[in-house]
Amino acid sequence: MTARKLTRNQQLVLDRLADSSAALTAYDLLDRLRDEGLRAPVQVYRALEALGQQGLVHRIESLNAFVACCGHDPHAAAGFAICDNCGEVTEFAFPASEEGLKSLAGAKGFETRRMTVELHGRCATCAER
Amino acid sequence: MTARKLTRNQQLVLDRLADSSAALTAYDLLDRLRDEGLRAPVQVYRALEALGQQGLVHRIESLNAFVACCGHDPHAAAGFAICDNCGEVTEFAFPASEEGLKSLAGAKGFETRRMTVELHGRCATCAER
DNA sequence: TCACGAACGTTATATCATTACGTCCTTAAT
DNA sequence: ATTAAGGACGTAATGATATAACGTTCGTGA
Ligand SMILES: [Zn+2]
Ligand SMILES: [Zn+2]
Ligand SMILES: [Zn+2]
Ligand SMILES: [Zn+2]
Repeated sequence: MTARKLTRNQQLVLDRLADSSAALTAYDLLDRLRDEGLRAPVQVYRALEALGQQGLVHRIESLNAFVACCGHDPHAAAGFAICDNCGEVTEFAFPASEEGLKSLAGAKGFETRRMTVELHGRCATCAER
Repeated sequence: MTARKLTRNQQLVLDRLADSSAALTAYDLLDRLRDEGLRAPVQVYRALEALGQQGLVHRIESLNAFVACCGHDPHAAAGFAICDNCGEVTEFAFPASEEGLKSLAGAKGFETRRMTVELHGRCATCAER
């Protein structure tokens, strides 16, 4: 189930995301794929949907944009550190905090199915000055 | 700085949010405020902007919607448990996990300025069946 | 009274995302 | 080989979320 063959459009979208250290919006992707023949937003959104299902891309909710997955445990949540200066997005795992958050919510009866964790700030390079 | 007097539009928006256990979009709010004379999205967005500055409302990134703040420590991050069945949103603090996340990112040189933490799942009521 | 800044209202526009519909292609049963 | 079914596709239209631009009104204090 994990290793489905990608369609042409899915591969094109994934490649562009993998090439970028910043998150790209669907329309950013569309612009970069005009030369490949893509014409309409829905083509990009369909590819993103399929790639998301397979865990190959993530949506960054606070940016309405997307990144390629760096390859994490599919059963664990993904966190993102987002530099508001240069745009760089870094994916990370946070097993201890993930458990902490689930427990905290669980104590009030909440059953967590997925979580969004996005840190905004300055990356190592941009923080130096 | 914390206790500014609210304008009429700001108070109207805040009241509607405070009345709702679910997050409301700007357009939800606009619909509910037509009778009060509001006509355009920008009026709602301006009020939301000002209320956000004052820490009285929060944006739920994964819903493109807004909730009233339940009154938390302004220096701490706010987390949200969102029931995908009934829409109820509950704000919570998570000091231990907050520190954990900051440290984790900080270890790689990332300087965290704000964070988005949103749990999706089932509230206590909806989880029972 | 006047100058200033904050908030306002109106309109238009930008940005992000989905629905609807018909076509083409692969695959597998006949 | 024929054909039915499903999946992916392309095109067009639309829906949903958010901001820009502009001039006016209002409150406040010099
Ligand atoms: Zn990942
Ligand atoms: Zn940076
Ligand atoms: Zn709060
Ligand atoms: Zn519920």
